[in-house]
Amino acid sequence: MNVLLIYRGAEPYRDHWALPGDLIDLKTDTPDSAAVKVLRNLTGLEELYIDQIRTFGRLDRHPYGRVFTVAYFALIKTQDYSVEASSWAEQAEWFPINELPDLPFDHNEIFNYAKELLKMKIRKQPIGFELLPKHFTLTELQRLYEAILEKEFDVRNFRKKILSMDFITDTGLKQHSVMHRPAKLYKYNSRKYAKLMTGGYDFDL
Amino acid sequence: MNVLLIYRGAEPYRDHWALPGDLIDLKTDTPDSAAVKVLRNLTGLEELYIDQIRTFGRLDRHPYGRVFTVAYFALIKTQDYSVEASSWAEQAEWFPINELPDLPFDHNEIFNYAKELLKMKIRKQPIGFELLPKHFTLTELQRLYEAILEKEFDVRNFRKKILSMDFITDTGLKQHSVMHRPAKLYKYNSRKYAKLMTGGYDFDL
DNA sequence: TGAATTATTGTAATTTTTACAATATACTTG
DNA sequence: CAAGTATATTGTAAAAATTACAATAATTCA
Repeated sequence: MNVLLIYRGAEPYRDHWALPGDLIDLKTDTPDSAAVKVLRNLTGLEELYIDQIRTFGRLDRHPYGRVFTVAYFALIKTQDYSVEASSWAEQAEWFPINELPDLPFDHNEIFNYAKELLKMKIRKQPIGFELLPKHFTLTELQRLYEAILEKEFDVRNFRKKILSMDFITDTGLKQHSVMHRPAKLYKYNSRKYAKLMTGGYDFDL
Repeated sequence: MNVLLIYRGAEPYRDHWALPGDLIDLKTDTPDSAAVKVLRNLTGLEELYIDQIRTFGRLDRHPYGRVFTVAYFALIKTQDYSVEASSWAEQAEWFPINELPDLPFDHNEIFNYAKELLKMKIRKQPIGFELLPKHFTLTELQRLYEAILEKEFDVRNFRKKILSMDFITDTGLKQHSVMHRPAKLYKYNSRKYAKLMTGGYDFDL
């Protein structure tokens, strides 16, 4: 699990790693569309899971004046991304979530809030699949949940629970070229999930 | 359960009932403090539960120009409030939650989002007590949860569950002057709740 | 062929949730 | 003061969900 940071090429906090962001173009952009643009500039990706966190607006959060930040988080499959620098960043880089540098502005606060929100959301909605390839093993899925929720699950109980929810399906495929018993590959079935939700279902782990 | 609306005295949407709000004074206010001020102007109340919902920023949401709204909700005990009009509202009034008029701008969307968020939060945190007097009966508590969650609970099971959570305590007092068996009065014990939370407890109903 | 490595599977005990109705207490009225 | 009215309070059995726990299976590699 990695976090995308940019190396700031301009003041304030020049030469510091920070959360990516940009100003909203008031003529053409909503907070949502501005957030999507930031991600597209950095990763080239367009179709991704993105969600508003909340707005941060302390008086002194930016040394040059009054700046409000409408924060977002996005989930990006590890396999997909290729990072590019943009105009306001000398470089962008993925950092392992446990090795983040200290961040400028109130970005530490924003990041911690985002982490809590993600924990909460992943218990309520099957957004975890956004982080996995189309076909994945149950072990990969379990590692993902363990990483986000910072908690370990029993192998048998995790599988029982996930499979009983009945919105991932066996593709009939297997891993190969692994030097151990190959795992079955599953895929997420959003149609089945939609059907469950209309019945007032509560995703939970 | 009521919702506080203001009757707009100025354009746009003059003479319409709308969610209360005001511009943020960039020199002195954060979104949080501005929200508290709006509530204080309308109700005189200061100490209340208030929480950011999210920011709404569609391009065309305000007919006169580009306006972002950082939305909040607050919970106010029915017994406490006395409504006063403010400078930008001819009057303010409490509306039963099921009898709201159609709201201008994107206020219907904001309100619906707030309702969903409240449902979610009340399952995770004991914020329901913000809406009850200091001493309350278990029936009052149950009615509150039923109203917010739009769902009925079995009397015995509700009591079992709430009492097993162990952060409301019997005051030893009873109702009186009611023409039926008087109910015991309970109070919320935030110290016990805090102790539970540090153990990673998950409030749920 | 065997060693290494991860994948897969079942069951019993415990806990939680659910469904369901009779009795208790205070006040009011006749 | 007895009967009536209205809501408060309480227990239990069945069902469902969660938890704890370890042996066997399938592939690659040497």
